[in-house]
Amino acid sequence: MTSINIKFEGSDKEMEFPRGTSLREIAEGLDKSMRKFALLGMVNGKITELNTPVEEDAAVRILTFEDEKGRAAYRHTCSHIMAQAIQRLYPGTKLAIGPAIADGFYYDVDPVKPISTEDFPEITKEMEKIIRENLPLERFEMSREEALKFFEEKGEIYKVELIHDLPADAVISCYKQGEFVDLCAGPHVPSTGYIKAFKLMSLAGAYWRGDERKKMLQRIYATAFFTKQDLADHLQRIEEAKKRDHRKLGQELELFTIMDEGPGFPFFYPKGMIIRNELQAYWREIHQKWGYDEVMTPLILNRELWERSGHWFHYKENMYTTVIDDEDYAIKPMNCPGSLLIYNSKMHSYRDFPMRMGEMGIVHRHELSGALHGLMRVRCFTQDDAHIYALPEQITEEIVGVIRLIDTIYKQFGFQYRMELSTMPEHHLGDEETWQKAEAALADALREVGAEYVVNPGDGAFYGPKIDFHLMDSLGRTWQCGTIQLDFQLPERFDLTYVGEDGQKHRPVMIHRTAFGSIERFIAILTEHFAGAFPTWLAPVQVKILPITERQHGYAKYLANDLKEEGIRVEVDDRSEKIGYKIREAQMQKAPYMIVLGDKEQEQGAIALRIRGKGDQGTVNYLSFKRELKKEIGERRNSI
RNA sequence: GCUGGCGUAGCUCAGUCGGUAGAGCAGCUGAUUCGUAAUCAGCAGGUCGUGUGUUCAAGUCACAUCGCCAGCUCCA
Repeated sequence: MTSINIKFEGSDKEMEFPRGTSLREIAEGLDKSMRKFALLGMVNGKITELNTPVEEDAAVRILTFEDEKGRAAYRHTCSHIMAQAIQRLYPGTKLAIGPAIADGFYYDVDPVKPISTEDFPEITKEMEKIIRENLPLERFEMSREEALKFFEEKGEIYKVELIHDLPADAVISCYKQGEFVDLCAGPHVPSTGYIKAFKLMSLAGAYWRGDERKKMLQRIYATAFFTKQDLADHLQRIEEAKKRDHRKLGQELELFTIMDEGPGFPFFYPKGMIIRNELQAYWREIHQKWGYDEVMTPLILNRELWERSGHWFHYKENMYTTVIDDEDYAIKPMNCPGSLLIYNSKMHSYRDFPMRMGEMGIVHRHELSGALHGLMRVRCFTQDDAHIYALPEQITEEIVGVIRLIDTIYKQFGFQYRMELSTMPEHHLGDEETWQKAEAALADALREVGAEYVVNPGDGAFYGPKIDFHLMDSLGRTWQCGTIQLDFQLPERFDLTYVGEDGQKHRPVMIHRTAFGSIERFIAILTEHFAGAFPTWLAPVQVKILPITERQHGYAKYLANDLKEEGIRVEVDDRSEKIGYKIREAQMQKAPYMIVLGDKEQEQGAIALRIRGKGDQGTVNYLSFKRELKKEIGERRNSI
C-alpha cells in the first residue's frame, strides 16, 4: 500500500496522502493557508517537525504561533539565529543555553569581549541576513563520544559540560543551519526564513546553571512574533504596563517614596497612609469576624530568644542586630517568636483551641541590595501575620479555613492568584518524617478545597512546608503574597504545651499565615492592578469639589463639610484656575468622583457630577449622590 | 551580592570636541473669574549622587564609593 490515511484532529477531515509525504505538505493539504501558518505538528500525539515524512496512518494536528509549542519552536529557532549571528560577528564567543521563555527567548553567551546594547543593531542586521539566507535547520544525531569530540574541538566548554550531564541513554542531537551547529533537542521550524519579526530586548548577567559560584555569563533577552504588527503590539503593551508601575504611580499619586538615606526602607505620604489604614481596617474587621484575636509583640528581642527559635543560626544573614547593655539583641525578621512567648506566658487547655492570634507585625530583613524593588521587596515591612495554635486533628480544618479566608480577601480586590506548595529545603530543622507529615497535611487541605496548585520542591521555610499565594504585577511577574506555613518545629523548641482532656500535657501544632503577605507588597500589587484608580473605599481622595469661579467657594465648602461629616474624604480645589485645568488634575490624581460647581448648580442647590472613567454625568441631585456614594463605600463590608 | 546600564532643579529631561549649567511641568507673586483633561506674565530654584585624581580648565575623562534600573527560576 502506497498511501496513508491522515485524520486531522480538531476537524472531521480525513485525507489520503502518498506514504512519506512531509508533515508540511500534509498541512497544506488540510488548508492552503496552512502553508503560511504551520510551524510544527503533532503526529499521533507526538511533537513532530514539518520536514518529517509521515510513514503511516496517523492523527495529525498542525501547530501555529497560536499554540504554545509552535510559538516556543519559532522562538527557539530565532535564538539559534541570534547565536549564529553573534558567533559570526564575534568569533570565539562560547554558547551556553538558549531556550524560549514566556514572552520570547534568550541566549546565555560567554563572549570574548563584553557585548553591550550598542552592539544590538549590528547583531540585528546579521540576524536579518541569516533570515534572508533562509538556511534550512537540519537535525542529526551523534554518539556521546562524537559529540564530546566535536564540541571540545570547537572550544564550546559549556556544551561539553551539558553533554557530560545528559543521562546515559539520552539521544544526543544537533541542529545545523549553514555553518552553524548547536547542541539542541529541538524542535525547530524548518528554516531561518520562517522568522518574520524579532527584537533584541535587553542584556543581563546570569550565572552558568543558575549557580552563583559559577561564572557569570551574558544573557541576551529577545522576543519574536509571527508578524511585525504583533511584535509592535507586544512592545506597546510593555510601554502601557510601565505606566502602571507602582514606583511611578507611587510618586505621581504621592503614596510613598524611598530615599537614598534608607534603601529598602519606605516612607509613606499621607495619601499612602490612607490606603494602608483602610487596608488595615478591612483586615481587622474580617479577621475579627473569622475568629482571630490581635496582639502586638516587640520589635527588638534578645539573642537567647533568636537562638531558641533557630533564627540566629538559620536566618542570621538576613537579620539586623544591635547591642543593648553589652548584650546581643536582634530586630525581629519574623513575628513568630514573639507570638510563642505570648502563648507560653500562661497555661492553655485543649478547650482554647484553635487559638488564632493575629498581628500587624513590623519586621526588618536584610535583603540583598540587588533584590530591592519599590514596595515589592523592601527591608522593612508590615506582615499581616497570624499564628494559629491547634490540636493535631484540627490542622486540616484550620488550613482549609485559612485558604478560604485568603480567597475571600483576594476576591474583594478582584485578584486572580496561583497557589504553590513548597516542600522541605536543604537547610531545615527537624526530621524528614515530621516534614512528610506536615507536607501531607497541607496537600490534604488543598485537596479538600479542590484547589489547583503546583509543587515547588525545596522551597519551604526552614521550619516547615508552606502553601504560597502568588499575585501578578503589571508586567506579569508574580510575587508571593499570602502564605500558610505548617510548623511542628517551633512548638518543640519552645516546649509549647496544653492540658488535654486527660489532664496531661500535650504538644499543640502551629500554623503561620499571612493574607496580604505584607501591606507594602500588597499596596504595590493593588496599585498596578488598578493602575492607580483605586476603588472608592480605598481612594485617598474620594470626592474632588471643583468650583468654577470664586462665587461658588462658599457652596463648595459647605458641601465639603457635609461630606466630611459622613466620613467621606473630600478636597476642594479653590485655586483661581480654569475648570479644565482643575478637572485635568483631579483626573490625573484618579479621584473617583468630581463635583463641578457653577452658578447654575448653586442656584438649583444641585451638583454637576463627573465620574472617573465615565466623564460628565450632567446635573444630579446632591442628596441622592451622597446616598449612592455611601452605599458604594459600604459595599466592601458585605463580602466580609 | 554578582553582571550590564543609569545618577544634572521637587518631577520629566537637554547639555556637542573638556571652556565654567538649560527647558517644560510643579512652587511662589500678580493679573484673569472662566462650564468638563493644561489662562497669561514675572520670580525663585543646582556643591551636576559623593570622594579622590588627570588637566590651565571637569556635568563631560579615570578610579573609588553610595544609590537606582534590568536580570541572575524557565536546562542542550
